[in-house]
Amino acid sequence: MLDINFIRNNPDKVKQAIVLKHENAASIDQLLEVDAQRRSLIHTCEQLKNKRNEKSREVSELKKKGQDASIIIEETKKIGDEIKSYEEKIVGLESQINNLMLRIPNIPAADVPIGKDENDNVVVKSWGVRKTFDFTPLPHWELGSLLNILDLERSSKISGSGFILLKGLGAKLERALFSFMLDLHTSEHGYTELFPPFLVNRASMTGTGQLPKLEEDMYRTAVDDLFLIPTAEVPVTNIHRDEILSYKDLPLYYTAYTPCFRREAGSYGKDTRGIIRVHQFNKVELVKITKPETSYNELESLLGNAEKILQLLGLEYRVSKLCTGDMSFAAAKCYDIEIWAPGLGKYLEVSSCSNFEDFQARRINIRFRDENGKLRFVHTMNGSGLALPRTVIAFLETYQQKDGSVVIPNVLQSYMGGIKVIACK
RNA sequence: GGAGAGGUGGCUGAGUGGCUGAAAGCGACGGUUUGCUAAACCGUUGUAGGGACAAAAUCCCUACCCCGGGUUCGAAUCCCGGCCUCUCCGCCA
Repeated sequence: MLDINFIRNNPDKVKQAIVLKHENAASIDQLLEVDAQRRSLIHTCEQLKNKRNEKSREVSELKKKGQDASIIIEETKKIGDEIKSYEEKIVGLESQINNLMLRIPNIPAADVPIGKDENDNVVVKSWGVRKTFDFTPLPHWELGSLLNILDLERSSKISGSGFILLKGLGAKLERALFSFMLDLHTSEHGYTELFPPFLVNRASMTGTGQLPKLEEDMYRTAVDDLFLIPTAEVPVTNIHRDEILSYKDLPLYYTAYTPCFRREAGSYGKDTRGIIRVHQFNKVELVKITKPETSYNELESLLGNAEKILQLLGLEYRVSKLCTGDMSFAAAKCYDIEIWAPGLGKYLEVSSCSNFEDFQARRINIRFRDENGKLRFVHTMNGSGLALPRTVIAFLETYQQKDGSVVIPNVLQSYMGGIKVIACK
């Protein structure tokens, strides 16, 4: 959510930003109009309330003296009715304003490239050397069945397409990878490990921005109106909802492993083979809550923390700065990390590291008291560190050998119980 | 699931219809005193919205005692609904 005051004072800037993000700028004029109406009604209504309070005080005085107050009481009754009708109107306007505000996207940071879609993203870094094979590398789904570690036929029997059944060393590899990630982030990068709920309420989903826009993409439990989390970002960022932190508490670094649930509505037919796009996947998430002054430095180091995983695993990747048109609704600036999958012959996104500035903090109401005792909104940011299935894809495809077996690099061997190779059965 | 108790400011805790935005204490901040620390004493100590002002400082108003309704001239206080916490019982990994 943006600051309504900022919108009032800079309507053109906001409209421009909205256009860059492919949203509808007409809502701004509507918003400003409703906002003006609201303010004028509030003004009148509060004057009436003031009058009522005065009259009530008079009643109290008269009654203390034992005098009759019935005339004033009659008058005040009428004022009360008037107030009620104003209040109803105001409530209506406020819900309109709120609805509009929740649908206005964040404004891109100044150094974000202007562009239409993913083709206008700017690659800012490439890491690793493209591995060459003296055979044709297989895609992960073929390796998966060859090694008997991935069974997509049975998982679709159990749940449907878009679900994964890992078996044996495949399951162990999954566990090894997220354990490795968590250990690195906690012991080397200073994050506090969390294990949050996987079902969250509507307020939490609204706070981080999944609602109201993306409800179709979420799994929801009808009876209790709870949502399966699409990312750990939701429970973790909401930890401090409606709280006032001290500047001494900041920055906060949190990391959490959780499964993530996404309906992927509207992406049918895309990436259907293998485990590139699935409804349930594991992810280690990085979340930071910082002071505004440091947030862009913190974003860079968060990105570095995610990259470190790939560097240690020896997987080739590149980093792009997303252009205005490709950035998510809530982001002010965003980097994508894409990992090279030799079997697929393409890059796969494994992490989006975004700074939301105070956009989420405003929705979610996380403030801090700064060195001067002033209340200000914090900045929030997050990124995957990393998403598992695609890491597994690149891992299997990169470390495959001619016979289909997969070599486990040194860093991961202890997590795999000393196993050095996932061999064919 | 059944039966009770309760949710008040940063915290503890008083307040059952009328200057109560809210006693008292603690904490925090500022000051006096002091060689330093401590102690003592004095003072300050919420947030949001709206308005006045060119703007800031400032001032005025309104709202907020878990949330939402209701009763009333007037609600922290009474009534109804919801959420949450605690205790006991039952069930259960």
